[in-house]
Amino acid sequence: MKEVAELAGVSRSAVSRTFTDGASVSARTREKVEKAAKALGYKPSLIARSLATNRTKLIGLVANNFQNPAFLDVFDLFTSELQKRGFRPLLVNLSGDTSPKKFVELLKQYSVDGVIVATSTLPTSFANAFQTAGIPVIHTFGKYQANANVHVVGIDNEFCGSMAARTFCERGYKKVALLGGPETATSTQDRAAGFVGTSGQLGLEVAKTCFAENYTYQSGRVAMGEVMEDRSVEAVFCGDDLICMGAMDAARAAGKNIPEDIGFLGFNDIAMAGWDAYALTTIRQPIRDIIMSSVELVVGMVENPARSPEIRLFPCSVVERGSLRPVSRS
Amino acid sequence: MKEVAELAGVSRSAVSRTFTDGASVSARTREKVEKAAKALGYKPSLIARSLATNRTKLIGLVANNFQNPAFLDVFDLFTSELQKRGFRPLLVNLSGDTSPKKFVELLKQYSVDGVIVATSTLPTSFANAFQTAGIPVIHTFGKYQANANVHVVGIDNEFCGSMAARTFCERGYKKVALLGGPETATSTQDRAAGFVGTSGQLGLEVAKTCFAENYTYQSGRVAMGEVMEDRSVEAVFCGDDLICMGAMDAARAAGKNIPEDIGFLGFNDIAMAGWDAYALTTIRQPIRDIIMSSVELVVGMVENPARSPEIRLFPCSVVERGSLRPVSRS
DNA sequence: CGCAAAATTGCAACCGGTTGCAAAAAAATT
DNA sequence: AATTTTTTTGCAACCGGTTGCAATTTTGCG
Repeated sequence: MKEVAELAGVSRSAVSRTFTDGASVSARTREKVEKAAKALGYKPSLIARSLATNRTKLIGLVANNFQNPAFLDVFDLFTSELQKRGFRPLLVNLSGDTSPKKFVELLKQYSVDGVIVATSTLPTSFANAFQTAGIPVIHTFGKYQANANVHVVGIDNEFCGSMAARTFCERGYKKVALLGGPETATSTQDRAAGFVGTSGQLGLEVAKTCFAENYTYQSGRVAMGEVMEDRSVEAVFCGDDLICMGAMDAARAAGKNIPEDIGFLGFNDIAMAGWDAYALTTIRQPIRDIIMSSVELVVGMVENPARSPEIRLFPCSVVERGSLRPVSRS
Repeated sequence: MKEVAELAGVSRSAVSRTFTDGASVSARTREKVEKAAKALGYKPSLIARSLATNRTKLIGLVANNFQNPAFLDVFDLFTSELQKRGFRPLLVNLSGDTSPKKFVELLKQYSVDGVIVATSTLPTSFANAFQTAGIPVIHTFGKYQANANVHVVGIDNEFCGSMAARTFCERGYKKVALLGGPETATSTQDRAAGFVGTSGQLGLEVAKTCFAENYTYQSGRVAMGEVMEDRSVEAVFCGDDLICMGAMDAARAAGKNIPEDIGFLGFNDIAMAGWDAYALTTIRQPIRDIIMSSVELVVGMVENPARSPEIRLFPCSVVERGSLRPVSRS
């Protein structure tokens, strides 16, 4: 920097200002500096800038679900959106370790400008911990709650559960099962509540309620064993497409045809749901919108940390494929 | 930091040294400092340290394949291994943009300590560009070449192609097809070379050679249309599991049974390959070893950048499932 | 106990930028 | 043309650590 200043015949402040937008530099000075910088191949150091401005342009993404294909979209969008805005993505892999303390410390040391906590399997308190530590945070896929003190972007899980119940009714199912994701996840609880509640209202019998241990094909497979103990269930609402595919294969292995003998309704609409071998009818969660909105929000908070907590919920829709019987024309 | 020093009754150097391992501090001083630090909730700022030491502990992962489930493992391992070693993962999403210049600049500004370029679809020159810019770089999934001036970790693609040919022969196939990944990828070229070469030696006829446009189910599906123009091919060697699954579904849609009418051999062994609906026999690439080795190597280079370029190739193996007919007992 | 060697400590400079403030220069006003 | 207002510029302090060097303290040994 000093060299550039000398070559351009100006002060260090001048070169700093040329590379800081919004700073006061005359056109002539800027030109001189830019020429000198090009000649010397100079680019300001982000590290030094971070130290001086107390802003790192680093946004952390904390996730604990690195094995779910749904997260491919998350990673893709998160990184590309941040890059587009001149921020940098720092990934934090929670995988198992669930104590907030440690990670708040970690991210504080990393000096990230903000954090997106992208998981529904962690309690609200996890995201809150960042908030109280003074780190702007978005709880993506988090739980909606009226008195939220943290930004939440995601979907209305309860409503989605309700939507699942209606979907079954429209197709004339009478007796169904719920095969949720991990029981401790707020998303699971909310969907279950919506599903069971609306089923009750519509006269749909929820004969079985089971939960997969985690969001994997394998867990879905084993949990389906439990569902099938009741041989009269006509359709299953699964908490995740992966789980659902495992469940479908378990059903097929037991000799059932889909959707004639048993129907399946998934959740998320991952790429594989569209594959012929599954042709899964599923509730689509608009991950794209959710992530883009989260990024926008977190970047916004960097500018204005005092922004009051918002809840952004996106609508889901069922995408019709072949794993449920068609809507009954009544 | 100053506060900690004052509270502990020592100089700033002393507190710095307590938090720098390998530095010279007496037990008594360290104790005083640690107590003071705890009292004040002090943790050294990584930013400031980076500025002073010219080391950021940031490692970049540049990837252009955010939609392939195989990369879930990559992201998972990359992040967790780095975290374990006290480094931080910075993701760079290439997606389409393939000009090295821009990204070398980007990563130089980010001041990463090292870079892992994880893709086989980029020319060797891409990784080289980092090298010449003075950034330690590993080309993961890169092309092996004797006169390499860049670290490469991956597999022997040519040998794998050869292995595929032998696999077909063992099972008595006579006439097969190659359905590769993107034709410009070095991995595709090398596998094709090995496959075609060994087929020739073994008297296996490669009746068709096609390439999918990218590593997706959909591309595999459409490319399979081309393969099926020749109705006599008995088995297909695919450049990727995703492509293979698309191809399988195209074959099924055309009324073929797997493996009776047509066999499939995939590549990578992604999680879905084990799903009942595909039960894909595939060549397993040890992604876990590859990534762990890459991380180890890049971290090693941070310590000693002059380390001379290494080639680390890991063995692949075919994992037997149900998409090929069994080995013929001759 | 005295002295040399080794270990510890503090000083001060440095890493590479930013920014408040006052001085200088340019532009606008009368 | 003189004066006021606005814009541009440089100075110097600061961000929060590290580290070479010399001074000081501890330790080891005869």
